[in-house]
Amino acid sequence: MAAEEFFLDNQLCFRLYTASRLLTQAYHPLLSAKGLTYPQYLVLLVLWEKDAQPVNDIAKRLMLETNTVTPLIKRMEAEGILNRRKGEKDARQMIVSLTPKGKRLQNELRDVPATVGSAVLCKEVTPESVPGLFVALDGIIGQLSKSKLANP
Amino acid sequence: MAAEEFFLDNQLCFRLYTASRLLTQAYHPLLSAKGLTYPQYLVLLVLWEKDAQPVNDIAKRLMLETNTVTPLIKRMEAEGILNRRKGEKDARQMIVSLTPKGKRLQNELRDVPATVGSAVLCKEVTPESVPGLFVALDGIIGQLSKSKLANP
DNA sequence: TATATTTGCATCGTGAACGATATAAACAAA
DNA sequence: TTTGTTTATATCGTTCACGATGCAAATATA
Repeated sequence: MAAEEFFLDNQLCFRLYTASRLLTQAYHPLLSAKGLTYPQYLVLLVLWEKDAQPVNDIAKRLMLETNTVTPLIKRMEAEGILNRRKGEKDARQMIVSLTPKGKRLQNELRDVPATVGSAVLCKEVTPESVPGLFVALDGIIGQLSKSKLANP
Repeated sequence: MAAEEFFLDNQLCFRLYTASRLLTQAYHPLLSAKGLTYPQYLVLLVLWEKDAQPVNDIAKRLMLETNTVTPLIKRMEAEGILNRRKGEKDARQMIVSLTPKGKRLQNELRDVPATVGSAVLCKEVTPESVPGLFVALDGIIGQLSKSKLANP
């Protein structure tokens, strides 16, 4: 029993899970000041890069299911951050576009990336070491999204 | 506009968030076969290390709030995986203990760590590179939990 | 000892995540 | 053209996460 594979401290997933939660919490005071959640902020990141996208493209970009993104976007629509309209070419699609308020938020939140970025810096995480961390995380993401495509 | 700080691909948090979700999904078929969720599995990891702990100790170990852990534990109690009893020394505490079923699960799930572990291995993530990844993630967790203690 | 504060747990409300399922539009095949 | 399949989105139910708040037991302070 008590095999070391089961030790919590040996678990990669628990570390990712905890780091993700804590870093999301670091965004919280900055985002809630503008009435946003972190997943809503992610949707804004996608739309700031390219406005007027169908729900499916946003979901794919964030690697989320549409049944997660749809209600999320509806809440943002209720807040006047974006609007949804039926696609003209394809009537099944819902095209999501930023409102002026949604566009203004990019400027109002301009300090968020640097603020959160500096909050994680420490002996073990430096501007020099972050690219290596990105490679590892991208490897995990690529590997797991691959096996997901294989068993859809 | 479109400042590169806002590019989704530059975001550490998004990578952690995605890697965490995908890796949790990799546990799903293995755990749901035994009627468990990933956070419930984490509670089992804690109790397998040391049985009969108060809710607060479990929550601290997982870096979760008690208002997350309490309902989670209650669901596990309803499944007959563990039981709760009032602390004798401190009547405020609820001591959580494994049932025989909860103890048996350790053996039934013995292949889970290796199965999930092998699922993430790839060019960028090797047995040799994982310790370095642990250091970085522990750095992030340590840094963020520190600043959390400062502003309670 | 009486009162105030802290601590441990629980309840409530909101917003994700996601599996399962539904619905309508687009497209393919018969 | 009719039928079948795929695609895009939405709905529903369950389980986290977590901020806010409540309550009772323990502890500190007056």
